[in-house]
Amino acid sequence: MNSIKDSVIQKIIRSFPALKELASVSAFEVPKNPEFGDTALPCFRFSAVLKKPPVAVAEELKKIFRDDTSFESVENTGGYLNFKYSRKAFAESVLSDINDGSVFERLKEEGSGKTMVIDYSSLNIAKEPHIGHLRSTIIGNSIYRIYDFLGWKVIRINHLGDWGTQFGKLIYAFISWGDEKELGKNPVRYLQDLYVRFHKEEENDPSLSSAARDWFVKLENGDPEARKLWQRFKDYTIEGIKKTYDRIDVSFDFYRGEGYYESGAKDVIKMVEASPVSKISEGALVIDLEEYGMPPCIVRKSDGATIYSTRDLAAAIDRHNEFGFDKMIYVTELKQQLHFSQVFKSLELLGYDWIKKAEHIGFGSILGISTRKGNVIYLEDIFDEAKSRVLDIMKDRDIDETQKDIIADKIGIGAVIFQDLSRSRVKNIEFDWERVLSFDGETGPYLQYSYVRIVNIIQKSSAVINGMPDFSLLTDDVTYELIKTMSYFESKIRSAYNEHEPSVMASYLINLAKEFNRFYRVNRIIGEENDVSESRIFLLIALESLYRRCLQILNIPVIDKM
RNA sequence: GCACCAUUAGCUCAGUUGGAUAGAGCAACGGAUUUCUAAUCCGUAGGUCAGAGGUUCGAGCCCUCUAUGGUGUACCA
Repeated sequence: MNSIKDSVIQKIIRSFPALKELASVSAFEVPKNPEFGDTALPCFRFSAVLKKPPVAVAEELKKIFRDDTSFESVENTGGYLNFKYSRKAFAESVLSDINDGSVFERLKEEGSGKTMVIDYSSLNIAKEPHIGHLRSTIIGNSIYRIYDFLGWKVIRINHLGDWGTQFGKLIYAFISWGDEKELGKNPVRYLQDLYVRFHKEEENDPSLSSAARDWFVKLENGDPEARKLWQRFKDYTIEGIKKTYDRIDVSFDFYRGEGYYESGAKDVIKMVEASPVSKISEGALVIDLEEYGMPPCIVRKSDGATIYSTRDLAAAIDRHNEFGFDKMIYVTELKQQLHFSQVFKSLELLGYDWIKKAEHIGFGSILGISTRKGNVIYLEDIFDEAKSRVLDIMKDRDIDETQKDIIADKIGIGAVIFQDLSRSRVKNIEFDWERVLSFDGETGPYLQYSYVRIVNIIQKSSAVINGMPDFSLLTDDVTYELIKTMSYFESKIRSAYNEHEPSVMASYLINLAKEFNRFYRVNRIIGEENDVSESRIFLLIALESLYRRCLQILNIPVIDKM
């Protein structure tokens, strides 16, 4: 899709070799006002090199394209060189590029041979997933899909929170107040209630804190009772969260809890002890980071136990040994930024240069919920509520009940996921039922609905495509705008990749859907003359394949009926 | 105290490496449908881009300061 711009750049450099450094495909802009043209080359930066005012530069460059058939017109407007494509040539170039798969193949080559390790979702044992966990899961999974799309080999790791003082708390709570029968009913929710109760009781009785710490030390030292309970809690939880992951079509290559790195953590302690960058401070083994403006990275607590930083150090080393990655990504809340800076800097000081390939991708928090205080909104409950509202809308639809139920679930999920992914990663979100459950305007269901329209037309049409259609029939304004939007796909996925920002794809897909809906309103497909019908179907086939991939990248369920 | 993040229409948000007249959705009001699925489309209205300086041909975007909100700040994760 860049071939037209490429040839423009080639021609400019041929005539003005001095612009070799400045002129590139990325120098093009999308004009603010479509009347200016389809793509624009601002000449302001060129003026210094050529020692002429921008307007004069643009005038010179304009001459190069006097006889170029790729363009309908090339104009100089106040220093901008505005190009209007020949619509027919443009439609042909963009649509065949998609329909013969070459755009996807091209993108697939970019990450070929490279490996990326991504750590996301990372749920906690004995905590039922709530709306806050959705962000890491969905953002992480979307980043995985973007890398995968660009041909990377991706290792997905779910770094379960299955270790730490919180398990001391849980073990203490279960031994003190636990009931086997209740545990059997809904294990995860029951364990979570115990956890909430612990924090309430702890407020009145501070001695509980040290009791919990003791249990964690026991757990680390291999105490059989502690280990047995821990393993049970863990098994119950994984079983439970896998159901949720299946529901939203998320999966992992490895479930590796912090407990997995337990022996590695002990090796890390030995290694750090022997290293000149470590010291004992207030009874704890730490790596001093004062020089870098950070608090020390604690490797061994004063009570002898490991801490999350120990386990993260061990995990990073382990992952590098096992996978030899070209890139490693952690998707967690923004508030863990300092923690990861400490871990990364510590590994650097310990001589692991590869840690420079690691990056923390932070995201904003969901405000107004807290597990400790107990005012949680569970993910499953949100999906269920969304589904029931969808079913209400669908009640008069002529669709088989079983199928309707499945579709409603997917629409509800699409709504919840999209409202989360559509915002910039770093922004905090105030949880709001009304917004999550709205299905009008820029929402997941809108995207799915538009997709259903596309698929239905293709299915119902009897047009048969033999070779290439007549592209001159795809040159009206609305069609042209749609094709132009389709042509942005390549640069959008690159920018989503560079910024690790799924919301770029979310807003792109909204635009694509809007342009399609406009097209749909004005241009009929079925019942038109054969050659018109065929050319429009050719367009829709390209659109469908592009659109479906965008939905998949965003983790929004693909459906063909609603 | 220090550090990081945010601040754009009544509400929720886009705004790509600085570029032409700052854009959507929701809510409000008006209009389009005997449909290739109206969960749609078209229109009206809504702005001191938190504030003040600075950098330059040009700043919502970069720099400095201030204000407001959020988060973090050694043995929680």
